[in-house]
Amino acid sequence: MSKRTEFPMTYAEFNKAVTISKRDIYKATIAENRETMRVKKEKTVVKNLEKIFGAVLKISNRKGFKAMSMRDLSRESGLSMGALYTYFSSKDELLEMLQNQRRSISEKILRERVAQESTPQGKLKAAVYTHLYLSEAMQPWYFFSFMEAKNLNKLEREKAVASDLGLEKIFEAIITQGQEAGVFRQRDSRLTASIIQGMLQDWYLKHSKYAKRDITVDQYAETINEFLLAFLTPPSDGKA
Amino acid sequence: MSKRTEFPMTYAEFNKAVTISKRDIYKATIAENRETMRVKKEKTVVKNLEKIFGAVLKISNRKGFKAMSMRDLSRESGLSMGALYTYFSSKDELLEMLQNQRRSISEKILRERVAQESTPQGKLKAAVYTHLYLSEAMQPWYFFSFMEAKNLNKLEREKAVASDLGLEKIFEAIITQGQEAGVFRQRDSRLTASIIQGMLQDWYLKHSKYAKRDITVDQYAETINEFLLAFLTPPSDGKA
DNA sequence: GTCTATATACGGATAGAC
DNA sequence: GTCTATCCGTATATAGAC
Repeated sequence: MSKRTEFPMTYAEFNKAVTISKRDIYKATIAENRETMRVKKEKTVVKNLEKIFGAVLKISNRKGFKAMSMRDLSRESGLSMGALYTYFSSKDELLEMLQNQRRSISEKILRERVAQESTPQGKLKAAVYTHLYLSEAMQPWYFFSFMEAKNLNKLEREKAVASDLGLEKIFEAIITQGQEAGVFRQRDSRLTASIIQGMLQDWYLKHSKYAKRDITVDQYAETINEFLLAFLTPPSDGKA
Repeated sequence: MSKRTEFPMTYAEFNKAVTISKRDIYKATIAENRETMRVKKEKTVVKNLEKIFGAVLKISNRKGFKAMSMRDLSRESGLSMGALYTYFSSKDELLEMLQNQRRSISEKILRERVAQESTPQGKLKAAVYTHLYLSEAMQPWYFFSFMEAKNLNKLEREKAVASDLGLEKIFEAIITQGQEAGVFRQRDSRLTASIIQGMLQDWYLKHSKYAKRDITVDQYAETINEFLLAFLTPPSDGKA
């Protein structure tokens, strides 16, 4: 339909890099919670954390974290109730660990990629693509984070909100820069940033719908990018 | 910023009409569930249903339907446990009633308003404004429907999905018509419709954020409308 | 029609065997 | 390091008084 504008990296390439750093995140999670998870062979811990987190996401994203019983989790993960409780001290703590995991990995990567671009259009595109790639690679985490945010305690919920606002600020700054440089039209940059976030969110909230229709993350990213350029680029007949 | 294009009706006017028909919905709910709610004075039933639904939405939208105990609901609604169970036969049935309520009221109104317009741009604008007005007037219902859809049984969940697809089809048809009439550019109409839905969803999912920033539903609707026209209207220098 | 009191089951968490 | 068996609180739902 419209000509394909290639992003510096395809999703397939990107995904390899992220899969590797997921392991690092497990290790970081272990380091942060050394009191609860009394020292064990790191290999065992990483293996079991993968089983646990995978099972939690699978069950919770179907019927909700609250509705997931520890017996459900025990069955799905293949670990006994007792074994589970050596990796976390309460169901609530388990919830926190999952939320932190997604945040720490995502924020770092996004900032790095945006910084590599120099033009506002380049930064905007990098932010759109990278965020969508991240939410594709970690779709269950993103979905979980959104749906279960209300179950967090006050402090953790505030961290989640702050993280969301941080993403919005990134888009807002890019738009403002583009306006100052004269390449973007005068639009409310904060409201625009907020709407962009909503558009990106739809990708991981309605993931199965898009999968059923064989829409790839690259197609989606390209369409969003065109959407934004149409809105932000000045009309071609020159009236500002 | 951009000049305000007035929709046939302001939100304030619209809201009056919807508030009236909410009562009709309660009555319809009663009619549909006459077996469970053994015959009582209709006035009493309407009054108590309002209390019950209001309380459910308040508690559930804060901490989730599953986490809301019947004791919570009893306290918040001012009705005893026993009294509650004369209005529904199980917690699950209560969930269904809330979902049906939102759907029946919304779909009818949206279709009517869209049909009143003749041009594709007019229809598009009417659909955007009306959907946003509806989700503003019934924000707690919309939020609840989205967040608790996973807790429904298979049949009810299918009804919810079908309703979502119905909305998407409305937008898709408008876009296709506009393309055939030559007023809209060639874009993937289904994907575009899907993205529009995501943009509209953000309004009720992040309602408190927008409220805090004093963004009104009219401002939001206007911005979305401009967004869509920028994407769908052919470039002004005439290259199709 | 609505309340209080309770039956019955299921939840998270842990103690102690291996 | 992991499992089984169990404690104990809280959940939904209802029976029976008023």
